[in-house]
Amino acid sequence: MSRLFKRTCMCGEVTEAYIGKEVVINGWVAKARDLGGLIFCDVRDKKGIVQVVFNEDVPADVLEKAGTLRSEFVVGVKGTVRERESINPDIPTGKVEILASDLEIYAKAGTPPIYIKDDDNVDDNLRLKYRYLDLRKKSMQDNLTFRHKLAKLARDYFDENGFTEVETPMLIKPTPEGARDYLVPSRIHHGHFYALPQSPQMFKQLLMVGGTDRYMQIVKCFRDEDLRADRQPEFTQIDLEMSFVDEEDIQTIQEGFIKKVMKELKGMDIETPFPRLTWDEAMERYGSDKPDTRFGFELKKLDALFEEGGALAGTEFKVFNDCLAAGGNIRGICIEGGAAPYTRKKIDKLTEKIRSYGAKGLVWIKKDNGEFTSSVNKFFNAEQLGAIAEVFDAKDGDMILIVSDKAKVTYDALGFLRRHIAGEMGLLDDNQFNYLWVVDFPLYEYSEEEDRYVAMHHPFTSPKLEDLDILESDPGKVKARAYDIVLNGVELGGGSIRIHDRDLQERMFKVLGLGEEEIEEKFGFLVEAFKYGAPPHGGLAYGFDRMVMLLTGQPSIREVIAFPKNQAALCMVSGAPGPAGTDQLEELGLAVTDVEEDAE
RNA sequence: GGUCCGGUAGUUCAGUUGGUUAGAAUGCCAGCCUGUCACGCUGGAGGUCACGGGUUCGAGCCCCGUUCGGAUCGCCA
Repeated sequence: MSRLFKRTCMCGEVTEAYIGKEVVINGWVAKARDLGGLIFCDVRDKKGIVQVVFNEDVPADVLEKAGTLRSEFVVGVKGTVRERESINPDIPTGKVEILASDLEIYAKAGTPPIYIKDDDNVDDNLRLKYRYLDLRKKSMQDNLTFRHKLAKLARDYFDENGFTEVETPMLIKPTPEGARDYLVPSRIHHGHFYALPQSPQMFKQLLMVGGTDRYMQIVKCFRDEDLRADRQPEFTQIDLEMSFVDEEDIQTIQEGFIKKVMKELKGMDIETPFPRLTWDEAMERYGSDKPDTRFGFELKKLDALFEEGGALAGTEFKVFNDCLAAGGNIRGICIEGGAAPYTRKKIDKLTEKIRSYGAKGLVWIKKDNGEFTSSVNKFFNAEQLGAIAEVFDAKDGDMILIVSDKAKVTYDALGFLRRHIAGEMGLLDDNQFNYLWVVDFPLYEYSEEEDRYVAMHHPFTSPKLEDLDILESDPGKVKARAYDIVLNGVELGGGSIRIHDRDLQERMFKVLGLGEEEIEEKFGFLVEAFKYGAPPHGGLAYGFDRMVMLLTGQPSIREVIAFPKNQAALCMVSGAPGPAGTDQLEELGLAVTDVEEDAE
């Protein structure tokens, strides 16, 4: 058994202030350099790296032991801090070193299967499998620390504003609509299941009925859907709900929170209130309900130009004419300075990419020296192309991209293109933080699959009061008292003012095509609670992991979660999910068919 | 469920038109080395080219299938 050297300071924090003092550090060997009788050893802990030196001033047995040091050995070092003979400007501790007087090797280490360096480039699954090694990197520790600080700041801020953190149950009733539930079988009630919460939605509303007034919770949520770079099956929300408030109250509280986050964690002063964009405007200008406003390339609608009476009505280009006749739209974006970088080949690639959004083609027009080249030269003369260019106020060197299709396809395809091209052209500045609210979402969304209207947000979202009289007659036009907070093209959070009126809630259910039995079965306890006096209330939930990801500038949510799942929803460290034993299954009253051989 | 990209040394990658014994860097091991910090020098070990089949005189390379991974669409109230 090794001796334990009691630590006096962290490796990354040994600065000039310690010169002449005796210190003890504990950590991992990042790198040992044996120059022959003179040994340098970089020791790492979560705060960083410090250099330890072993030379002829060090006791012989210590020097000998130092010669056996290899990467990732766990050590304790006792020694005196002194100025270096040659400084290393690349690390914060670069002006000092520790002259060792004693060394203890707590544990030896095999050759690590991955590089433990911040600027590495290792296969993601290897990193996940050996996450405990990956986490030794300072960048990962910094991410976890930032995450912790954000959580603490959230608790402090909402505490100061009268919120109470309340835990809601993890084992709840399977929810009917929305994402797939993770199910948990009940041992005591065979054939019945708990679900892990997709969000504490109904419980936080019950807390409002229960007089909690202002609730917050940093809470794990679960959704059994396919994964993405910014989507994990278990993720964390900052969940909030408030009584006796309207949209403005909620948004103001959130703006105060974000302002504080930016100030304290990023050292940035940001303007509040944030811009409010209606959903209609966001779609019309950016082709997205989570617009990135760090750059231009705004969408323009060209329908008027090609419609009856427009300057380009009745041209030879059938694609546009047919599209309009079928009730579609013609929309485009102007890429400033896009003419040169976007060659035919590159445009073909863009065309290929937007096919996944249903777009059948992409019309391009480039302007150079006042002349136009385009993919539709055959159909339009220079004057006609000029008329299109005028809509975009296109200048020399610009490129216009046009998609004609159903509205949704033009929005999706162009919304993708503007962001994709901005990325390729290097216009996305990680240090610019454009927050905004998207408001007035549609209340309903027509599901062709189910042949009925479904709630875009959830069925407790209140309609805008001015739309109440068309709730049944024209549900597609009804707007919701719902809002999303968006940062740089990512939905940071979303919420709404809820329905607290029983009659309105019943009308809502009816439009959704829910029968009384179904309502009782699915939401009975919430509906009943509302019988006994529900306050006006509303709330919001942030995607906590996403927030950390964006604020730390990480490309994936996995970088800010200690032990994330891979794309196949496997835990690469533990191998979860695994099969259950037959005894376990029997006890639960379950029989499994169709067993996957080995999920790993 | 669909589409696209990928799997070569512990790791990151290269591998030409299909041609003899599959390379580099880094890491690892050994020796030398007293101011390095990506230490340096010398030497060494290290490969089922994801798996299965096919075409061919000959396959890391071409074809088919499988599998694994990533991105993405659907999905994510």
